[in-house]
Amino acid sequence: MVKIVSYRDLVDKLIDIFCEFGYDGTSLTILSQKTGLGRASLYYHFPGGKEEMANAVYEKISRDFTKLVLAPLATDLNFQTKIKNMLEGINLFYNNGKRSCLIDVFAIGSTKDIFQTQIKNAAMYWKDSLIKIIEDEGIDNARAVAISEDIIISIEGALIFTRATGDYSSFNRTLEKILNMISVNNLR
Amino acid sequence: MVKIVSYRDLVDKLIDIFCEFGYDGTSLTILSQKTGLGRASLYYHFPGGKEEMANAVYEKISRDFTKLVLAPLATDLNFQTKIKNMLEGINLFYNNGKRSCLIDVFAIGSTKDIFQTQIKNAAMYWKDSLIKIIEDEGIDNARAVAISEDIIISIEGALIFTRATGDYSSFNRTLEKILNMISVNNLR
DNA sequence: TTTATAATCGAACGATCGTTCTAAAGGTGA
DNA sequence: TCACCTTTAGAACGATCGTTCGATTATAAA
Repeated sequence: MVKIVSYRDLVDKLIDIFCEFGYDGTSLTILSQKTGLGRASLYYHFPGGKEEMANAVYEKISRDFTKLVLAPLATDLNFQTKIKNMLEGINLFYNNGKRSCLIDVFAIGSTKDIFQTQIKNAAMYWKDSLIKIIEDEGIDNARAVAISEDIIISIEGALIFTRATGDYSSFNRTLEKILNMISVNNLR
Repeated sequence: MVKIVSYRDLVDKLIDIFCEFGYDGTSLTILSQKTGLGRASLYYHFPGGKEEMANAVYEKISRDFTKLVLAPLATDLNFQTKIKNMLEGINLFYNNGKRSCLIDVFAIGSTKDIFQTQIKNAAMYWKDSLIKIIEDEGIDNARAVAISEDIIISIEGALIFTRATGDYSSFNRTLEKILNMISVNNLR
């Protein structure tokens, strides 16, 4: 187990724990055992308790997603490179498909109502970013919308399928499929 | 609210409840309120308690999935019809994308270890069924595998995307996209 | 109506939940 | 060494958890 020596390490550990047990399934006993910190020590770092831990986790995830997935789409590089960089960011963000629960943790149970809007906005922003750079390649809006949805849906679906089957190779295969699909010739 | 008058109605109601709150997020208090039955009455129908309720829910879902999604693939109808019937079954099973949590409920939290194997087997069986009928159309194995995974991944991804955005129309669009993709001309 | 079974219910159980309290150990600069 | 602040921890809180109990009501056959 990785020793926790900083606040950042602690939040990273919380991500793993919430992913494994879900928010409602994660008790303070589990949190204390898995982090190696006493219950009161956790409240020292997160006075707001379990909900503040979830917030810290969500914010960390949100920042990572922006940096790894969204930022590559907002560069001045050429189209194929932007998509390629985004897919590499996806691979990092989801740890080769092994971290397939990041949305589900917040989209189910007690945390659902809290993060619903933020998750929706993130999904819409991702989709709109894709639409924009595809339209910049001269593709009409309707087709750009369809392609953008298809990319996101393929990635999300690959995560679910990978988790269900335990076959992590299908995640990488899907990312490569997307990369192959995204050539200007194939777009039109 | 639909009045519960039979055991079948009760299990259907349990499905909705577990989908809304997740397994760990569903308390006996919630179950009692949402079903209109007292706590002890629930234990009359499910002596094994909450875990037996989850089992009953999983078995019902499993039977529905087999009947609506898998069975159409095992008929003697032509290829396109089989896929079309499967997609209509998917639409019924997931209630036009509105019931997008059926896997997540059992794949996360306390129930994860219990149903992990069954979910994996179901996913593999679905995939193998698709591979078989695609190969019967004269497609080589490697391509049949890729197409089968693509179909399942698109459906699962559309469910996640639909839940995240709240845009149910994208679910139907994805099903139609699959149907259009599945023509013998497009397969090769 | 009587009888037997099916189905209901609120109250209460021990266990665990998230949280708070009080206090001590560790580290740093004077 | 001292004082000060950070960080730790175990014990205990009230609330809620899943579960069980004892007893009442509904249903239907005799």
